[in-house]
Amino acid sequence: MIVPMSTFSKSASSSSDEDVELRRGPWTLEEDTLLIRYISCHGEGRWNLLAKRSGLRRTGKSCRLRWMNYLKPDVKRGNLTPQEQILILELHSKWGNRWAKIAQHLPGRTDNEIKNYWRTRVQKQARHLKIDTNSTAFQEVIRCFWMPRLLQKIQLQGSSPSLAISSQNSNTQPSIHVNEHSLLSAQVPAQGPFNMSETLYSLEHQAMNSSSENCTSASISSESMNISQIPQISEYLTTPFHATANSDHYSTYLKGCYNVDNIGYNIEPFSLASGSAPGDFENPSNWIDHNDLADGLWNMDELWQFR
DNA sequence: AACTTGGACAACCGCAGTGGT
DNA sequence: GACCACTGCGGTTGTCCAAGT
Repeated sequence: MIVPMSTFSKSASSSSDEDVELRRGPWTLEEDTLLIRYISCHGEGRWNLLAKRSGLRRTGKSCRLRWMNYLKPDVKRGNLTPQEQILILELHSKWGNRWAKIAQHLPGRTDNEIKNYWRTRVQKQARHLKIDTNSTAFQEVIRCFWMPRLLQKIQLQGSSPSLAISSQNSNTQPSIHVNEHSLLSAQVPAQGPFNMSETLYSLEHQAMNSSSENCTSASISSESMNISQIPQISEYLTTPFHATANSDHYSTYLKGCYNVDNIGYNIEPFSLASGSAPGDFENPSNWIDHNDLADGLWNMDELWQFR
């Protein structure tokens, strides 16, 4: 076994009797065992006390973090599923960097894991596209391309049980549950942030405000996107935009293609939850560099672990 | 083979909120 | 109300490892 490099530091509250060297850095198997054993006897909580009594030369905070993010039995390991990714994207659009709150809706996933996912996958993609993750443009990239792609991925999972995003009870917090029959039954409450119809509406809205240069035909021809298989989106993106399209048109399509329950969606004029500058949308020059978008999306399967 | 680079994940740090005294 | 200890959260840094050169 490789012994991880750890450093030591003086206890923060270094009274004379507690003047012990505190360990830092990666946890060893022995430390994990000690922590698990202590918690199995005494339960969680009172982390500073735990740190003192367990024999671990760690801070209470460190013990808590190790337990919460790694040792706790219900912590799920492995890659995030497309369903979970969708939920993260959706909830982030609603709540921003409220990782702990988002994690509450992904059983077994920790705020740290979700935060890391966002930083390594999402922000990387944004950097690649040279746009800010908080910008309207990036939110639309997510809404217009990645969400549908993830939905498609779920669809391709075939016989595996599908995800339903639904309101668990009367409050407005969505949660995941397995639905054997519907591929994606989106019964999000009215203010639910992921709104396919809104997404398409906003695309239309953006197009109307945009120059004749449409939403990157290059990206549509991308094999990884495979959007040409989605007739109306494809049509939307490869032909001049027209102002007469209506939301019903797309929700009908969505019903057929993704089995989305339109009733659950709140069809209303596009508005972004996050505080992005409206000017971004109204000024085509602020919109994404289409070549960058195409380049960026070309490798999105890899970047987003679609494979 | 040696070295560099970048991705993924674990862990730490600072701060804010909360409850007890 | 002031102080203190504790807890939880979000941002940041550190570590490991695989891929590339």
